[in-house]
Amino acid sequence: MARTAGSHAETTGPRVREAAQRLIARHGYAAVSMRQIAAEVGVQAGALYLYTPDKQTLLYDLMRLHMEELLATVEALPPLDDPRAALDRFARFHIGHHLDRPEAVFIAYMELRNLTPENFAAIEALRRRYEEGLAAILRDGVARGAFALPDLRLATRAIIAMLTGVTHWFRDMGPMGRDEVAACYAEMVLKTVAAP
Amino acid sequence: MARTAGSHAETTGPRVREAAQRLIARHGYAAVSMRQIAAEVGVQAGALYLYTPDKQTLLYDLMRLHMEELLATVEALPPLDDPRAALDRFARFHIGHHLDRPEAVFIAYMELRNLTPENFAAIEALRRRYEEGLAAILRDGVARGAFALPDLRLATRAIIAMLTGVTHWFRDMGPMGRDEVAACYAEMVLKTVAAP
DNA sequence: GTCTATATACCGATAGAC
DNA sequence: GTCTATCGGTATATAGAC
Repeated sequence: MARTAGSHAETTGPRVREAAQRLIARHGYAAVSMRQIAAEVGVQAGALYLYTPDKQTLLYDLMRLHMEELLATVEALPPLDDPRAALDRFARFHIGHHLDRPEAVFIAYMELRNLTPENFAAIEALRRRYEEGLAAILRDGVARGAFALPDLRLATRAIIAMLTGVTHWFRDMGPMGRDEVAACYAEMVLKTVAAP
Repeated sequence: MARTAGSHAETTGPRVREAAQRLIARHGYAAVSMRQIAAEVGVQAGALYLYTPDKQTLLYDLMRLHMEELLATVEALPPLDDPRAALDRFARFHIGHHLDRPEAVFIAYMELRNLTPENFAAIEALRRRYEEGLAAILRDGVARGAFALPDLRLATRAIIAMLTGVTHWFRDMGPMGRDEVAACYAEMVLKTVAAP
């Protein structure tokens, strides 16, 4: 991966984040060294500090960018009036979006404990904003008689845990395609909260 | 934490595993040093190697003991004929057992990637055996018309992900007690797979 | 913008005294 | 059974040459 010296500011910054994302997803934040990331990019370790003040900020930026993209995408969806249609779309969106970004999802899930308290709080706030989007769908469905839940907050977390679980085992070479998997999960989620 | 020299073989072994479990659950395997574990126990770093051949085996033993205890407990439950009763009991058991062992559960989920390939395969086999216990309940329920599922394997994983998710947010000081939470989840799980 | 070199500190694991 | 001391290696981050 060695390369000769030169100026590549425009491309090196993103490549640092891409390399960090790939390595951290595979080996974990604490186990990945700045030297490994630099080798993956093709620069020396010291050069990384032109693009991030330190290793912690590199991790924080990966997680923040992931959550901001997730929120921007879901909040840009046109509203749906029918609660069942909204929940069905949410389930399929969540699975599809997460299966398209396995590395970022894995990091967002596994590396929370390696954030400083301030950075953790910022990521947690974004995560709660996403959760609230699902809670709003469920709340509306209950109010309109389409859904029945023992507890709104529990149901919200249960559904997100169920849907995110797909990323732990799904492989593109497996027996089911991602649309088929998403359809199965959407069906189960709807049953979970359906009114009798 | 310093202490004077002496012989404490009977107590030091378990205390090493307890300290390792506490520290690894909080900071992650890669971020915890043998020196930190030794300090927590109250011995010097070199003394740890009387109780484990290396750091990797220490992690593997924690995960193996956790899975073996989980399997022994669930497989010792008396059989239930009604599929709905069996699933209800499984959901409550899973949540109760996991909430009682938050550190072991956290490690079992987060540190799989830090196992050597051989150790990973052994833990994965135990995990699949546990999953199969739930799959058997669902399969029986489908055969007897109590349950209806889009896919047996997906439903098994979806339910385990949903139930295990409780450990990520449950706090004993929160608004709901653990039995109340378990009851809500059991109700949702039953709805998820109920026949129409 | 990137390099080489380095400061300072910690790591896992082992050897040998007691 | 535990300690002290240490080996060989790696870590993050910085300084200064080009």
